Amino acid sequence: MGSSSDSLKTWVSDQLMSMLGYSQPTLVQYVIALAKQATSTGDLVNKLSVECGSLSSSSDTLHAFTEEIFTRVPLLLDDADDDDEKRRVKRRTITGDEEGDDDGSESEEERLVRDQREEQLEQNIRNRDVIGARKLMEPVNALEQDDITALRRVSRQEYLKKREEKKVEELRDDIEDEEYLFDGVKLTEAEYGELRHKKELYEIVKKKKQSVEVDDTREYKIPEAYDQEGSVNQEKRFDVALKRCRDQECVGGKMNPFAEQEAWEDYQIGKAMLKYGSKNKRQISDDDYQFVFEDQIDFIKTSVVDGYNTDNEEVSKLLEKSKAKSALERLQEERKSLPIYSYRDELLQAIQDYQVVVIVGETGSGKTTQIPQYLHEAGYTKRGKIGCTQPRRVAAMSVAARVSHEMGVKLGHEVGYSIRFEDCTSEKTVLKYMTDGMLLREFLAEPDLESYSVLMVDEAHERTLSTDILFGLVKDVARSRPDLKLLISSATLDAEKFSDFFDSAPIFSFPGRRYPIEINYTKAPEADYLDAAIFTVLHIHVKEEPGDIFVFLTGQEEIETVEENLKHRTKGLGTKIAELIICPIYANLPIELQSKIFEPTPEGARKVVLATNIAETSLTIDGIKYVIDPGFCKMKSYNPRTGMESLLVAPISKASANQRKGRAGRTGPGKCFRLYTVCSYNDLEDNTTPEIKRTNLANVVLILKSLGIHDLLKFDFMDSPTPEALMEALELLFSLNALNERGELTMLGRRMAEFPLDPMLSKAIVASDKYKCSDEMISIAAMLSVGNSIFYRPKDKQVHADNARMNFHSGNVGDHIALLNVYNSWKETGYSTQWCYENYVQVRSMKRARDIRDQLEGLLERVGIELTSNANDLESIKKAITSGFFPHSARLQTNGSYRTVKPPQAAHIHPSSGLAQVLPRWVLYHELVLTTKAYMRQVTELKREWLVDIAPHWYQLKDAEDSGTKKKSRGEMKRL
DNA sequence: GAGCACTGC
Repeated sequence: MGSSSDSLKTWVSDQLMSMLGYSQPTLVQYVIALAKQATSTGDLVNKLSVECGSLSSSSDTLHAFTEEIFTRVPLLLDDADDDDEKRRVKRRTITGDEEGDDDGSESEEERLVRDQREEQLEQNIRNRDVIGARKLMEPVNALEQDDITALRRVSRQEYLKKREEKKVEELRDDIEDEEYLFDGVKLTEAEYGELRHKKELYEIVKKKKQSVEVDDTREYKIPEAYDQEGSVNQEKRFDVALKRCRDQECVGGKMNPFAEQEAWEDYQIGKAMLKYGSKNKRQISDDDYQFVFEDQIDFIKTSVVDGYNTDNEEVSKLLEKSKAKSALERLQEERKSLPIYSYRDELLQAIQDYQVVVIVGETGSGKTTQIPQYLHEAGYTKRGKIGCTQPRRVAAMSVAARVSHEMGVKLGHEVGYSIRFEDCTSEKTVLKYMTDGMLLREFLAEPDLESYSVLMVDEAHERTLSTDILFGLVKDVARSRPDLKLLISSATLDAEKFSDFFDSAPIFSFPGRRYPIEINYTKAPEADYLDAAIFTVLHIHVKEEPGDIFVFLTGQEEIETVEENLKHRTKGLGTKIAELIICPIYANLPIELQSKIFEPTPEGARKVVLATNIAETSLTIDGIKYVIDPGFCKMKSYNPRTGMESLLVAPISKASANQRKGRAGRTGPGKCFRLYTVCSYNDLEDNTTPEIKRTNLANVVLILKSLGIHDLLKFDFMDSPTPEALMEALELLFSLNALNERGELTMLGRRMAEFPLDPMLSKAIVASDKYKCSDEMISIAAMLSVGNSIFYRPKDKQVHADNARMNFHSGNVGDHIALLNVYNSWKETGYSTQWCYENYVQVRSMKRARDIRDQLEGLLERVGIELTSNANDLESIKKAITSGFFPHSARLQTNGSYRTVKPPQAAHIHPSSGLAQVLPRWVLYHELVLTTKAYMRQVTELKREWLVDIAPHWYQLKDAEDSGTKKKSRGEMKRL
């Protein structure tokens, strides 16, 4: 059976070879996979030509190919099923041997793992379906991929050499009757044998031709094949080369080994035209060469989004007038120039008439800064504060600063802001900007928001977890407090949804200030979006007018590769092209380096910003004219069934595609290059799934419960989380004793809710009171909640970094204690930055940990926990951790992997853990993440008795039995 | 022996 699958693969490979000139196992697999999915031959043809843009072989050939493959595929399907079955049987016998027997639970565990894998696979396939053959096409042929975007001098030579080698290979295959054909010329075996190098090849061929010829139709001809997309006619190219070769001989009397290349260059130089902007026009001398690309990415210009500038003349007049005035007056004039100003009275009227108003206005319209001021001027602050929530700390701070400036008051007096670790308000404050999470916390103290007269939820379209919860709460409050005005402000897309949610609230929309943006899609899907992005950057750099470029990538790794690649390709070019300044930016990048992107671009140079999603919302950069959007981002998803998180590269939504596009039109007309097709765009989801649907809800549930909301299933969510996720969270809280069996909040739960932490961490802190180690516990909690960015591991010093990290693990104390060691060592050095560098620890993360620790210390008092230190009793500390994390325990299996206790599933210790080599029998883990395997991160050894002692309701003795005894009893059962 | 988008309390 296996042979039929192999033969199909070989056959497909051959076919691809003849159609494309190359083939690769992954590509073969991919094509077969497509054939499996296809419903008919026509469908398959479509799929193939859509998915593999490069398969633009003549349609007849393609059709014949698909017909054939379609009849052959069923063979493979049988085969595959069979294999699967075999594997399953095999696996079953293996586990049976090892584990004794317990088929029920074993196969369930397997099913869970398999489900997960399948889900991920499906996800991967879906990703591909939207954008094309990204992953599988990637390794198709390193050379080809490289060609697509390589600048001529960098890889043209290599490319041609390879092409030629291929041609020679083909020649070799064509041997017939001891005759060797090349370009219609017969060669002897000896001559053929000498075809080691192009030079020789040309030499021989040329001589032969000269003696035989004369076929003068072979004039020097520009190979028009270059102009057609996708296909390059090798024959024509060789013709050109030969002709060129001959010319060289005649003119110079000397053989030029790169004659073919020269011909090609000449042709391209004649064809291409390097355009510079008018500002830095340069004289192009003869020996200058142009940048040309083997395969152009065809972009289709589909639409131009019009910009709208409200009352341009009026605005400029106002600005003109304001020049001569004082700073404060000028600010007032500027305020009047904002688009929102002309709608001021209507807006105030609408707010007067309705309790809830949905406001739609694009960024830059001034809604965040102006509306609260208008309301203040209209006297709303006499009854109470005006609150305005922002999803981000920086936004809250900077907007507050701006408004206080405009109003001519000191920040923190009439205008203030409130964010975690920093409350910049006073009794005088009437305009309060804050993060949405902060308002959520305020709800705990003031459930009816009595001190507020107006509440504005800004950037509602972002749908952060906190805003989503706020919606439900605020809607409820508004019903009981008719005097409370509610403003929901959002970008265009969701407006109606918001309006529906708030009982058909009126939508008040006004234009922002925006310039037209031209949107370009690719004609065919790009196999590798990274290469396509690099190509597009270079293309823009060479061909388009001055203006900075912005590239959206998914993560640090991608940014680094693209940066390297761009540097490499522009390096050897010196002054031949304008300078390209590459600015990477992602959240983990040290702040000093981040600020680089805000430096103005020097005259004559061009800046290219490589950014993650951080730029989609969090920061704006001026002067961006071109946006390159590959259409992907990393997204976290959560599986409540297994409690596993995973971070996957996923296609973005239409909403974020448009958000990204908008980055181009801030300061002038711009262009957006989407590295996917119009069809792909139409297939995208309208909106990104709100966070509430893809996250662990334990914390949310705890907050809602402590606000007195009991029936969570009936809570008015704008998008309800799955009941499964809610139940999972409730169960967890119940097992932590934060809820009683009726689902009511316990005293313990109320104390836990005070901490801005995951419930399990909060529980560990509350429990540390009993073990007299609260001092240590809050340090650990702070370190854990800064995340995984504590250790710094540069690529070139991985060994050193790993050694430094292992120093904290001496005695195999486990990762939690290691984190404590890190914190304490840092504290002992007086919070030294130098110490951090020496130990490969990130200063920024440590400072954050210190802030969090300080906050937690303050909260200890509030919930009545004494700050006690018990540094030498590691067991107590571990027991305190266990009190919070007992649901996250795992037992070592005989095969060296672990198995979590509830729900049972396979897991491994993450290699970055200090215990990765130690493999204790029982472990506790902080989180379970699915990447290539299910990994437990931050692991500490555990004694199984603790589980039974600390959480008797959760673990019965039989759960916590050692694998040895378990095996025995299982064996006995089997015998019975 | 592995890779971590972005927020927020």
